Amino acid sequence: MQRSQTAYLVLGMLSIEPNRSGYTIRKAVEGSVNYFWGESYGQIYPTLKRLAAQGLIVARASTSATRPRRQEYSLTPAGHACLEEWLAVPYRDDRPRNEFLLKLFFGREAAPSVSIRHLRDFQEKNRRLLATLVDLETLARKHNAGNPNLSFWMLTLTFGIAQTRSALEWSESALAILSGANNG
Amino acid sequence: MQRSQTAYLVLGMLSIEPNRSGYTIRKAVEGSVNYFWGESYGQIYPTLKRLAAQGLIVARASTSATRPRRQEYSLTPAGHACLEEWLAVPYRDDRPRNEFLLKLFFGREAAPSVSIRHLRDFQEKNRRLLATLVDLETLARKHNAGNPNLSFWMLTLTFGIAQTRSALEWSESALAILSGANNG
DNA sequence: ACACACATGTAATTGGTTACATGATTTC
DNA sequence: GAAATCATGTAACCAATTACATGTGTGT
Repeated sequence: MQRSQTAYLVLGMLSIEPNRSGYTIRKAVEGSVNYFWGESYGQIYPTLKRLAAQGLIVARASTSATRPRRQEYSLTPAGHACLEEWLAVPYRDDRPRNEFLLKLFFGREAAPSVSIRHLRDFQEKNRRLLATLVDLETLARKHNAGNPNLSFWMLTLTFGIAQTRSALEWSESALAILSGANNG
Repeated sequence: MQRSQTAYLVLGMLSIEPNRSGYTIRKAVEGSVNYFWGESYGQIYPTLKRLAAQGLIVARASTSATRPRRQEYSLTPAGHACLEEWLAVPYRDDRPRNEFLLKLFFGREAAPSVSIRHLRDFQEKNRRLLATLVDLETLARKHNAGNPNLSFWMLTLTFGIAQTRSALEWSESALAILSGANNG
């Protein structure tokens, strides 16, 4: 049976740590895979219900007295098997969509200042991203010593850092070229 | 009025070269922006009809005797204005989705050979992509000398090449780490 | 004769976003 | 008392993919 990518994200997140709710899954996404994988609540909550109906995860109310309305989920053996099955099949290439590059590609139709502004935005975003990722690297190492997932998390992190650094280097030379053509 | 991203891709492609059909737009995408922007016929054809109905492009049957059924479109002044307007607004960040990285992130749930296979696939794809982009760079320079779009196209190309090279470098070290952990 | 590239389109479905709706708890 | 965070969900909408359907022209 084919499932949405969101379903596997949820299964994977529950495999790392059981007893997570929709809310904490979203938070976990934000603090880990966010720079290469986005998810919204509107997708997570229905997916949790669907996976529970299919027997891949089980729900139970949280035991906390202070936050009683929280629904926590955990993987069933079937859920874990489903995750492993998915992991083993070749990854699919998600359709690329980079509006920044598209606007740059059509840059000649606008004033040079337009493309320069996009480039500065891009640079700013990537600087912030790099700072976030470097922080995350430090935190991840600190809080997950001995965690068997750590080496995999580090691989995705070093990928993100390398890509971001390369993007920043490129943006410097791109800005030099565009600024030169604009007023040099 | 907000339009789909596909609409702007179409307007942009027609701004570069008028008298293009759905088919040739798709081909142009394949030979230029494909590595950062995907489009399917199922999206392009309806978009052309919609844009024509809105007066942003005009259709006319191709004059070629050999291919009479081809519908060719060109920008109207309104269409060009619409493109410029879009170019001037800040680019939006498309939701990232990288299934390769997601499988790697959850790699600990599968046998090490699974992640190694994904990494090799990734490497192979990036090698092919790099070759394509480098070829494209040569071709673009050769066939577009003096084309005022060239510098913008080159910027997107050098970005793609830099990112791909960085991905390949990373994949080498990632494979070394995983292979070492697997059988070292 | 066959295969491939040219060429255009539609329909069903899915996947996902966004806005909306609600309310408890914690912190200042 | 207000604001922020915790927490869960639904409904409307839209963007896009995929499969389907059809037919011509060209080259081998």
